[in-house]
Amino acid sequence: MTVVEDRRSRRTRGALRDALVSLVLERGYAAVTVEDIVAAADVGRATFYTHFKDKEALYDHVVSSVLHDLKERLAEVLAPEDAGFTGQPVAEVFRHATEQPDAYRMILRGEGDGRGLRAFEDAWSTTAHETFSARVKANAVRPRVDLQVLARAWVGEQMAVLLWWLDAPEPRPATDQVVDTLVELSRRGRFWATGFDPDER
Amino acid sequence: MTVVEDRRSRRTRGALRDALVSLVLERGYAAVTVEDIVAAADVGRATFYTHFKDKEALYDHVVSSVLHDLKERLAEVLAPEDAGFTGQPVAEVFRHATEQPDAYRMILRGEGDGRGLRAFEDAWSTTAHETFSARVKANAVRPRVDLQVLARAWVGEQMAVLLWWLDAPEPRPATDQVVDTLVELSRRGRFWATGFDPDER
DNA sequence: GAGATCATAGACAGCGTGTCCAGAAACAGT
DNA sequence: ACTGTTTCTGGACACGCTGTCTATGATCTC
Repeated sequence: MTVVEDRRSRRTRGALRDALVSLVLERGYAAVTVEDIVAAADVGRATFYTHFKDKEALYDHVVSSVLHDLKERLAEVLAPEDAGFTGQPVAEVFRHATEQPDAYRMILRGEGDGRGLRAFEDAWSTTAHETFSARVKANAVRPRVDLQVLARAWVGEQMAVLLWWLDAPEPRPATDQVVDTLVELSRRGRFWATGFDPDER
Repeated sequence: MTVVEDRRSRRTRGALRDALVSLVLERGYAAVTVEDIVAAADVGRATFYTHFKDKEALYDHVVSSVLHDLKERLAEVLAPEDAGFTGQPVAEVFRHATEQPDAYRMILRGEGDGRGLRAFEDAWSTTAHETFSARVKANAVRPRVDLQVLARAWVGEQMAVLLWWLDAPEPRPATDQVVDTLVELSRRGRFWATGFDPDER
């Protein structure tokens, strides 16, 4: 366990991280070589290999950093109230994404053959499933929908909208507004609109 | 325009197609080389290059075949009734996916740096957006939710569940059942359950 | 300042790529 | 069954990128 990382290491790792993300967004993961990365990061090629085994390892490092960060954030928000449904966790994800939009974009686009995407999806839908189960238990209800499907659907929806939002031209719609929409969708269904009830027909 | 393709071409292209898909599912797109593909397809390496520029071209070919196929299918289903909401288009996608589950898996997992995934998502959400717009107009309602967000959310949800379903161990839950769940989710919202109304709290 | 740690250039073998060729094989139409 | 056309094939080629190693210089920490 390194207590505090050497400044040089911090600098190079950070530079490599940033270089990877921006190059991937520019050309696509497969088209980016280690030589490109070290050139963009202004780092010797040999140095790259003292930090990461290969391009894939660097990519995985980025993904797990993001995921680790996010989990810490969510832990704070999720702890207090457990059974009620607020949009808070979703809002937190959106907020986190605005802080490092490029890394999120890279992941959500499926760069790296979707490995980051899947890691994200799995982590998130596990959390979602647990939350749903807890809520069902706490409220003593019998869900009409398989919770697995529910969790997957919920997460898929979030991620799709999040990516759409991140890719939208600035100024983006306000975070709260998009999150409200998502929550509203979940509560009342997709066709909630004035004077339109899908059961009419 | 080739009227009828030479049998040899058909055979090799088919073999390459299948080889790519199964190898990608096995090892991941990046780890598959052209040499692997031709070995699995039992085809000379030189032959590969007379058909496709590179691995990427083969991948794109697979994706666009699937997408082309799907569009034809959907055209039949979408034409008759336009304003009502049946789960028919969704069901058709699921049916189509069962006919070539591996290709779908490859695409939906984000293999190929998510290019297939994005192509799929764009095509599908464009269709969804058009359908929603038409329905809103036909029913003269004022939607409470931005239709762009709606379309993205809807499609993201479908794709996530579809992948989950394809990756589920056999025997998979019946298509109709999963589709019904999705439709029900859309109609009434995510928390539709006996005795559980999210507005209670 | 001293000792530890990190960065770097350059050299190396290895692998996969994409292109070319010339001969063999399989094809479609008559 | 014959013929002209198209496709398949292995082998050879240069090239670019990879991952490893070493020796030297630079930069950190305390």
